Amino acid sequence: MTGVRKGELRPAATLPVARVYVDVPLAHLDRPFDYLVPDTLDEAAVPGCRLRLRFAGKQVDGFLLERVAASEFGGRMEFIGKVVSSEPVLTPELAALARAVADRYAGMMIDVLRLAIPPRHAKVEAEPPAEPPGTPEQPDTTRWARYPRGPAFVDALRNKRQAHAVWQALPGEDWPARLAELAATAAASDRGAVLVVPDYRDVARLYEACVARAGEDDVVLLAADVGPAKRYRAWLRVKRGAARIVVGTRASVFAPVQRPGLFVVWDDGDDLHADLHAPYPHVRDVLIQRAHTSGASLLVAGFARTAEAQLLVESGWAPEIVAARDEVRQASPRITSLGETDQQLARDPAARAARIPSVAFEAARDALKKGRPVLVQVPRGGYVPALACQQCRGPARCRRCAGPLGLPSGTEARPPTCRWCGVPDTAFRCGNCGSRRLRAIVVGAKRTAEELGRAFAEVPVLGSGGAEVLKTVDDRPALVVATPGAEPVGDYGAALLLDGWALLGRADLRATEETLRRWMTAAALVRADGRVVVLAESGLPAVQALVRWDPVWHARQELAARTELGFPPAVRMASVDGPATALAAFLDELKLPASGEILGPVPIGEPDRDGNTEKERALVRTTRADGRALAAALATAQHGRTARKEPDPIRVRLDPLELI
DNA sequence: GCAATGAGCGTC
DNA sequence: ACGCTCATTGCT
Repeated sequence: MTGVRKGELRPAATLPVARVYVDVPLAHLDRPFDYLVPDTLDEAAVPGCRLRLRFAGKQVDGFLLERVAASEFGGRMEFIGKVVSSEPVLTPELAALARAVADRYAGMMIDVLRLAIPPRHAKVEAEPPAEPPGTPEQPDTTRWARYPRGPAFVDALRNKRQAHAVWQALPGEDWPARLAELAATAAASDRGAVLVVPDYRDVARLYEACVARAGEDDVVLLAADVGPAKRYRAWLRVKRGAARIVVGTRASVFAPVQRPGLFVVWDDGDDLHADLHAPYPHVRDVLIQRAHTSGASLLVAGFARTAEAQLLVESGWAPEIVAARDEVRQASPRITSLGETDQQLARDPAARAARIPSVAFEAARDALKKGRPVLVQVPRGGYVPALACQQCRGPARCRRCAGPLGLPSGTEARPPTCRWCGVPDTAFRCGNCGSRRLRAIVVGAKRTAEELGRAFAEVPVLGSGGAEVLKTVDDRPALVVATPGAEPVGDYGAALLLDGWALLGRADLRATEETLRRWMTAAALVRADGRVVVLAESGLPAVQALVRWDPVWHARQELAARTELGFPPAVRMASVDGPATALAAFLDELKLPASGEILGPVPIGEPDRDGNTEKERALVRTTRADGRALAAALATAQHGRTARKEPDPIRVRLDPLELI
């Protein structure tokens, strides 16, 4: 006699059928299955709870979606094995959201749930639940008056009306304070708020600002790197309604706040907002979805503006919150550019030994003299070498599909080749200026930073980047050398942006947008009476946008360019990669909507031991209107593959950030 | 011609 | 890691 015999089990008296999502990694099984609830588990088997059950003979994990009276299933149903815990972790809102996100990205709901629901911690779950928080007072939101449409957004939040907006913060803006004011406003109306920022440093700053306005009891910090017990405790606190405000990194987009009133993504251009796990959802997209289904307000914010945010504005979905030009001029430091061609060769006598342009040298010297730190932004290593036009320095593009041209790796010299469609271009002609000459991008800024350090030998040099990131820097003379994203918060007298060439030359569709974003993030830390010097050609759009501090102008241009070239977000694009033969079969099977178009495939990755590059990648694009159909077609093709037990995995990513 | 055994497959 | 189907094997 072993275990429980089926004959001894009786279905529960009411709602005996459980609709269940099982945790199996097979695309064609991404749907609910019906099980019977034994009467012994009638009480425990609540909608949203975690389960163990037998599926195709195997013991697997699952989630109980809902209890229903009868099943459509014709065959014999299994009984649920056991209820792991009656904590209803899969809330109805989360179930609907996970399904929508999976469909949007041609992925599986169970994969989204893995991102959205942290692993269980039994001890934490057994702890007595925290008291529901008192209602905080309305915070002071008068600082939003610097932006013409700011007070209207605050007002909508206070009165529980839905509002969408795209906000560009002024240089020097205390953005954590502003966002905390919005979160506290939502909380004061007894609504939940989820604020998502790129990295842990930002989380810490924003958390502090929120606690200052809403109190410690009403705010939780959700991030993957806080440890499993702490993480699950914080998550449960939110789900149980014991805290209204969530501050976190990308996994917190799914935070199950009750009565959601506000969703915010800060610096939506940062690639940390794209999840690295299947189905690779992007924070901005998930929050748009949540705002749409929950009726909550959404704020897409940053110093710079992405083409995606610009599309939200231009499509009329979100009004913009931007300051008037006068206000921008007042808040902005003096920003000058210095390109290779217009670099002044006259050197300051004190810097003669070093090869630092005198404007940059003077800006640094003046700031240090006033007792302020100076920020020096240098590039990170490891950028993919790409090709640019010799004349106008714009990225070299394929004539056929407008993909980036690169030099194929290999021994013999081969012509520049498109990284997307694989077509070689033997007679390059720049689409922008008509030049026939190409240049390879080189990096030379690190040396400049070193020279700067020698030129100001009496001043301490602090480094921030890689493994050692400084949070803040004191208000005293210092050279702070930082890589993009690792700039310590400080009251800088000057910033020198030395990474222009490395950033602008990347073989990436988002290279210029990304460059401007990083420059603005650094320049925003400089005092309004300070100076910023960027070492890049003044003719480049990104440089002009920085000098004038006009992220909207740049985003408008960027979106127009992408529309013309057929890039996201103007179109919906998917990358599909896998072993060559499997990929070919997948593409063959794919039933694309009318606007569908396949680019490639092209080989990707390094050759293996035997020297063959088996892996290939294709890009598939459709109009935005056909986006859902594209995702559905990709999902259907995946279903076919897993149903046939085809061994080679095909990876599908929708709107991938890196289109190499 | 038919039972006994085993491999493969779907998956409630 | 179950229980079903279907093919193969071996014996009458």
